[in-house]
Amino acid sequence: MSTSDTGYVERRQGGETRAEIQRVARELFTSKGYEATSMREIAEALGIKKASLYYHFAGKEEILRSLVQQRGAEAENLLDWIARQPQQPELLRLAVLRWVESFSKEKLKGIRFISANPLLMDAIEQHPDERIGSTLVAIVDALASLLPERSPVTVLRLRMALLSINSAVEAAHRESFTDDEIVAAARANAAAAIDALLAHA
Amino acid sequence: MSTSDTGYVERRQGGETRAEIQRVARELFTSKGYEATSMREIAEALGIKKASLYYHFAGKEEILRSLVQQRGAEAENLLDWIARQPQQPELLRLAVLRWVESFSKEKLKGIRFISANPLLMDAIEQHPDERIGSTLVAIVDALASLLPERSPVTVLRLRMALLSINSAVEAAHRESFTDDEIVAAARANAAAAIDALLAHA
DNA sequence: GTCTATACGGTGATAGAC
DNA sequence: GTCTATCACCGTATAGAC
Repeated sequence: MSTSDTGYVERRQGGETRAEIQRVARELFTSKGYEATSMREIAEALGIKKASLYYHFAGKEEILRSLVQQRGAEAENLLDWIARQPQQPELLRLAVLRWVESFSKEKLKGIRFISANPLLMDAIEQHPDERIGSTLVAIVDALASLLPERSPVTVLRLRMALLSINSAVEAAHRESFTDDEIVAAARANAAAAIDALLAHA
Repeated sequence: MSTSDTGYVERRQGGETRAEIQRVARELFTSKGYEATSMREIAEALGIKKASLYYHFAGKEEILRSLVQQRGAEAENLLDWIARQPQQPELLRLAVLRWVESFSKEKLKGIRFISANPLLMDAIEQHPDERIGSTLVAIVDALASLLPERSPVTVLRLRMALLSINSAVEAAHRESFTDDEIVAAARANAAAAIDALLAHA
């Protein structure tokens, strides 16, 4: 609040304005969808004019890109972690549950945003080194070799287990479930799916 | 091809044009999203001009409504079927699998359309007697009373089991899985989820 | 950093000829 | 039933004053 001679506060506010835009945009993109949300609506929710947004972001799509780029690092982390573990079938369960459990309250907002705009991810053409869906594919590949019986159906079931947290968010949509309940349900169903996959016929 | 004096062929073509519009619109709404699809694009895909669409449908939203109304009857059927069965825990498994299995090749297109446009369903405000999501809620309510242990988490897990077919479609997105594989994976994971719910602690 | 004003294209939709 | 022509509107984005 003080230190008006350093300019520090002003610069910090600028950074926070950017973050505020991202927060409001993510909320609107989640509730109304990316295409149905206009720059004017974002600006109004912030109490500014829409032209002011273009000082902080080059355009609507750049706001979107900044949101998706915030994610992706944790998928890389899981991939690295998997490579360092003993490669046995039990790793399937450990990796899937580690992934599901990693979604705390704050990260669920990212899941909701993605769930509300499923087509954006493959339409956005990220830079080759910043892909997010492809590392999830790599995780599935790494884990699929541990399956007792590897077939298209079992690989798809493994994918479903990894995406349990997304399924839980979507199943809870428009109903009154807490974030803790959503994570608990995702964990339980993911565990059940992995159990069935490991108990091979 | 003949019978040019009855007018029957012409009338039948008219009906087929309406169905063609619905087919093309559903494809575009599925691949690009409803908001991102313009009336001009739908018309071009059909080889006609945009204004001609308004002869068959009052507007873009009416095309959408006609698509969602095509579904919903089968949910009602399941609800009726459930009411006529002996009310025991095993009915959980039978009902969920019956629901998942009911999605043949053709009906999966409807799931893909819904999965690609998740926000449309609660934005469309259907007539009170034509709701689709609410009957699914009624199904969950009817089945939840059969749960060995009823809690928010188990109810949510039951919801997830019912929506396994949706999860399978989304998990298969952008990957090369056949429709049969998708249904098989959905059935397997739904069964695993129900098994875990019935094996109460 | 935010504002007003504006350019420009695409959108859903309608009117009326054929 | 399909067309051409046209409408009003809203979208993103930019220019330039303050």
